[in-house]
Amino acid sequence: MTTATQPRKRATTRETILDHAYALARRDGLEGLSIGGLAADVGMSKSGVFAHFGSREELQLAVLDTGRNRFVSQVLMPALKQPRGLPRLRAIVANWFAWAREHQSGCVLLSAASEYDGRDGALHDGVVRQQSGWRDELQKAIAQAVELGHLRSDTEVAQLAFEIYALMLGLHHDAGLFGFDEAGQCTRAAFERLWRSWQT
Amino acid sequence: MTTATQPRKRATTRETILDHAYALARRDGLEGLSIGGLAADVGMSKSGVFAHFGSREELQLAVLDTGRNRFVSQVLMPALKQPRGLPRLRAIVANWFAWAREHQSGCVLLSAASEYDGRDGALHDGVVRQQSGWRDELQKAIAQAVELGHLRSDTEVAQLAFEIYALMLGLHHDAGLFGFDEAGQCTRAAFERLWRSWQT
DNA sequence: CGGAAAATAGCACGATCGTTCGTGCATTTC
DNA sequence: GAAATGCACGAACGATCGTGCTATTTTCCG
Repeated sequence: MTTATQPRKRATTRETILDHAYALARRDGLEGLSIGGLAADVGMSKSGVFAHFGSREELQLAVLDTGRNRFVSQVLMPALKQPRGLPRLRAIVANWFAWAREHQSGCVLLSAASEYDGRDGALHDGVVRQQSGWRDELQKAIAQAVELGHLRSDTEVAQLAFEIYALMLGLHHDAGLFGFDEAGQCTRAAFERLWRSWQT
Repeated sequence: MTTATQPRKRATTRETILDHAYALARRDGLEGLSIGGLAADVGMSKSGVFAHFGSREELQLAVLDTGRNRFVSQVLMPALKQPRGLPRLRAIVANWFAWAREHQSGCVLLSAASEYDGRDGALHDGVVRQQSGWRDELQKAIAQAVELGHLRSDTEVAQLAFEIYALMLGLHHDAGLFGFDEAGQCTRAAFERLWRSWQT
């Protein structure tokens, strides 16, 4: 009340909405997200929520972007504090593990990838852009490890990025269906084997 | 023709419906499947389609089973004609490759796994049963290859099954987003490396 | 060919979907 | 203090959702 609720109100409310929307989308996917359900979850009216985005698609895009930001700030950014090369690469994988543990009940980015890979539209484009952007970051970290001599000089960057990504897909998949502990063990063992075969 | 030709119409119509439902579910997932849309696609009335299943959930379960049957008959069964051990295991992977090529626009079994891994209900149970059943088959083929000396005797069966599955997840993922050719190359290279490190 | 049985269509229901519109209440600006 | 702006609400829209009921049509068997 005393504190000035300037145009700040809009931004904070929008973030509150996106918080709830992200949580709902983790369970039901971006396609399962409904404005009515979201409004009830937030404690607002349908039209109040709707006004913040203008359309359902814009809401979905905003939730996708929320997921991207959270992933980047939890997985990529902390790893950038590690020295280039293998340490940073292993930090990325370790942070990604933590992400998977917290998202075993559903990851918006992954479900979005499987929801929109077969259609076209703004959401498809957003997913592809997000996924290829992350793959680029992964390849960049791998390339640095190769240049610094941490990985074999004949390492195929895109190939290793694919295999890392595949293992994390396996982790997400098995963790969601069979439990995280068993899946984590398998994934960890696979990574050890992977590092060993590419390390110098 | 023999004796059980009483309600022949029912079975054939049901299969026609499931054909269309399977195609629709490949694009929109089992959650995106609607009875009205399915009826329009088949060319029947909503109630006519509905009567064949009794509920939407039963329809979704039937579609899931359709997917399972097609996967088994296209991937597993042809491979059983190959001799036990590594030949059969490689045949499974090869058939799985073909499956992924034909399903790059969306695989019902995989999308169902990500749609229902975070909730509970009959569909969740069905997905888990289907996935663990397939994993068992995979492990059986691996175990035979170990027993026959085609794979190293210290091979951890569950571990190798996980890695194979993870690579196929990577293939599906990348094929859907970035195209099958590039994804197929990466996956093939990863498999060669995988065989080499476990082979005797 | 006729009659029983099965399969499909037609219609209606309550609920929910995304979206639009007008309005009231704060807060800011003049 | 008056005017303007920002934000959320409530009501209502046409559409579609899944699911019942009741006819009507089609299929099958004697």
